[in-house]
Amino acid sequence: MVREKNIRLSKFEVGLMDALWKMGKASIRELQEQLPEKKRPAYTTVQTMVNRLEEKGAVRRVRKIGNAHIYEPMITRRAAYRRLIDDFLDLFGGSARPLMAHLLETGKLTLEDVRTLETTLAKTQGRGLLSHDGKQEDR
Amino acid sequence: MVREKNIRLSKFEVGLMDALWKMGKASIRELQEQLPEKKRPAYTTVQTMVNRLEEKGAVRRVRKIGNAHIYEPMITRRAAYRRLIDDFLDLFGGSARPLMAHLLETGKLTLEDVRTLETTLAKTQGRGLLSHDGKQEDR
DNA sequence: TATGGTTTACCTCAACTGTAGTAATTTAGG
DNA sequence: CCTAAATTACTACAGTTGAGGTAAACCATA
Repeated sequence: MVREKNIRLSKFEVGLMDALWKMGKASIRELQEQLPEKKRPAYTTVQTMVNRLEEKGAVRRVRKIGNAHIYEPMITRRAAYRRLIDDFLDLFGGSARPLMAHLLETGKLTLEDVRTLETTLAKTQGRGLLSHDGKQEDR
Repeated sequence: MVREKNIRLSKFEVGLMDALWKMGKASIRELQEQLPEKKRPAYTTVQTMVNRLEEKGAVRRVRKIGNAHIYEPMITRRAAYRRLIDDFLDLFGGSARPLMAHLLETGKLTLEDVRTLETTLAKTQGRGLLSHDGKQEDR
């Protein structure tokens, strides 16, 4: 079995991966230019980060255009986010309930939101436990 | 105005603070013994961490018993968790919705949970926008 | 083919986190 | 008052993360 990679990404790394997931594949230059102009790091910083992502197995070089390497994601957004969420939930004892409570308490989530969610969920619930990438969810 | 402290806690620091919030006040020894036997760090490790929490202003020494300092929290659990959550939500563009979606997709949260939440929420919603610690929520 | 602009490869650096050792200090008891 | 046990104060160290500099390599084109 092709054991699913379980890689921990830092905040900045998530930003990079988000860009790459959107683009499918990209060079360092393209990635850098994709980052929000606001706090866009130097070219070499992006390079360093991408190298580290490569070491971690989160991305890989697929080919070369001119003298530039082209990278593509090796992990799905879903897998990465799952890891992120799991780590975060650990802070709340592993359960999502306390987190929800906090989101509601602090107004990050409204009754509105929950109602919508509930409706949407009710529709797909039943025999919809296959995830987007076709893998059986473990729940 | 007594500007609310906004301190970023690491995972381990959250563990320590959780213990301290539960106990109200405690010595290093008590704190250390409160941590899950499983991966309980050395006494001096706890000491170092508590010192750093003190530097950050998350705890303070209130008095001494014998030759041991007694510490108490300087920030509320709510404030700390809010910061934690805000930082985390940044990964999802600052909104809780995508996070919720992921929680549902991965089965971390069930329709059951959402229904319960919705009911509970419906009751308190209306004119209940004051948080537990008496501060007006910002929403 | 020579050269100028890209890109890569490699290196450094500082802050933060987790971990813990060691030496000095303090205190409680005999 | 002296000592053994606890606690503090200080230091060290490695791994991660974010940041970016520099020099060598490479490529396209004049």
